Amino acid sequence: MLTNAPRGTKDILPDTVGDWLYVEDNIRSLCRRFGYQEIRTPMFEHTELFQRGIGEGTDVVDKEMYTFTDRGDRSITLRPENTASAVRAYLQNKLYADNALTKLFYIGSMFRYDRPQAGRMREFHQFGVEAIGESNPAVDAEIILLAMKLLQGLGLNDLELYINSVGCPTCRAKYRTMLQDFFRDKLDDLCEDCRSRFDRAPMRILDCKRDAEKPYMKDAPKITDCLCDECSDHFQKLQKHLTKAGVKFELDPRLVRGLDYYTKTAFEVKYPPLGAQSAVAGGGRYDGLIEEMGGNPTPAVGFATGLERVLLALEKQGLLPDNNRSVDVYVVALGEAAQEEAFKLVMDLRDAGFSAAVDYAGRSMKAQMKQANKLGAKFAAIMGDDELSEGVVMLRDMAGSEQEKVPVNELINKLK
RNA sequence: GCGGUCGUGGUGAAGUGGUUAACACACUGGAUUGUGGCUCCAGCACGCGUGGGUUCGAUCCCCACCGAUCGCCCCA
Repeated sequence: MLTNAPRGTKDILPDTVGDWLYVEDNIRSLCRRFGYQEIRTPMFEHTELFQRGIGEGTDVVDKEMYTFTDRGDRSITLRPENTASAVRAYLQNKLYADNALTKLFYIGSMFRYDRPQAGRMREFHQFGVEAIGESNPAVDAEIILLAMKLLQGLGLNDLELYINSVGCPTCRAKYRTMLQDFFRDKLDDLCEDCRSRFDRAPMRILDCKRDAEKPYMKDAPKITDCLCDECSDHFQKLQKHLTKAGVKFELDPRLVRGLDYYTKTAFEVKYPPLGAQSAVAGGGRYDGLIEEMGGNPTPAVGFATGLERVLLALEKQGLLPDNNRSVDVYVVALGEAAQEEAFKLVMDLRDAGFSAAVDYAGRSMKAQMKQANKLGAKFAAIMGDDELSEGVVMLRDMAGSEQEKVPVNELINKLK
């Protein structure tokens, strides 16, 4: 127990950190080009923030939150996602005062109490983006393109982009009754879950796996047929923008969000080779959220991508760069006097900008040479009694195996 | 939260109800008392996820727990 990280958590070890940095560097440079600025919000917030911002009735809020009472008797929750916090920070710090459109991105740990499996951790990492303050569908398109470009830029090819519109509260209310009318006489044929969804969340019946094969399912009304003029226009324009940008997408009427403040655009990016956890990115518009949280009505769009899943996909495709760090100079010291000199030499080399290593264990020359080889040292600088008395170092080119004596005080110039 | 599979050294991985738990790689040392990458030799699990139980005896059988993994649910 003592030597095991909690279930669903993982150490990111030195040999993997390079992969993360690689992805994060890509994210930061892409966001800079798209004009999104990084924001870092607290890892935990008041529980109510997520209850309001994500919504009661969602799995995330109802059964996946890490919630506890702190010593001041406040209910605190480890963030399960970052949109609610970003919006909170936007309102609290009045970011709307600086610009009509606020474009933010974040990278960080999120926490959900769920059953772990490949691509699903209790502590996991998301990169996400929020564009707050603009209702133009071009922003929806910009965000989708940002997600796609990130993934494609990393080399991922077999991506599938699904989009849908969930309308606004007005068209959704209309759609809801249409759906209920459609299913009312089929209730007896539906599964138990669906019967209970009928009143609460009739839209969810459409995604039911058990009832998916029922012949009448494909005749069910589609939300996109019920959109009001404004929502419909928005959806058309989004598609136009995507097409113009040369992105392929599929319409997926089953892509829904349950809560009222999710509006219009919903999208998801899948990478099917990942299996069960193939959703790599997802997002959409939430024109109702800011008002729900006490701000002035403000339109906004965002998305998030799961970095573990992106990394899994990259690994699967062999798209991770090798980040083997090699050492410039390995100083081999023989004997105590040489060790002291070697220590000084290593420090001087490092000051001069080289990466340099020594052995501290007083091991045999052979062992030190082996180590130099293992570290991929370009040069070995050998210091024994002979070299010491001559004030030189035996500089050996590890690749070519030729070596020559070089005065210690000329070594750095020689290597440059 | 539900169902399936699995859990042996640093890693991969054989194995059996009963003496010394294969093998490979890695690692350490040596052959080469001042020279790596090849070769050869040697060393390296008081222990087979944890805790119970069955048994004369269990790593191998049973139960529970923990963990990993796959699928469902949900999502990133």
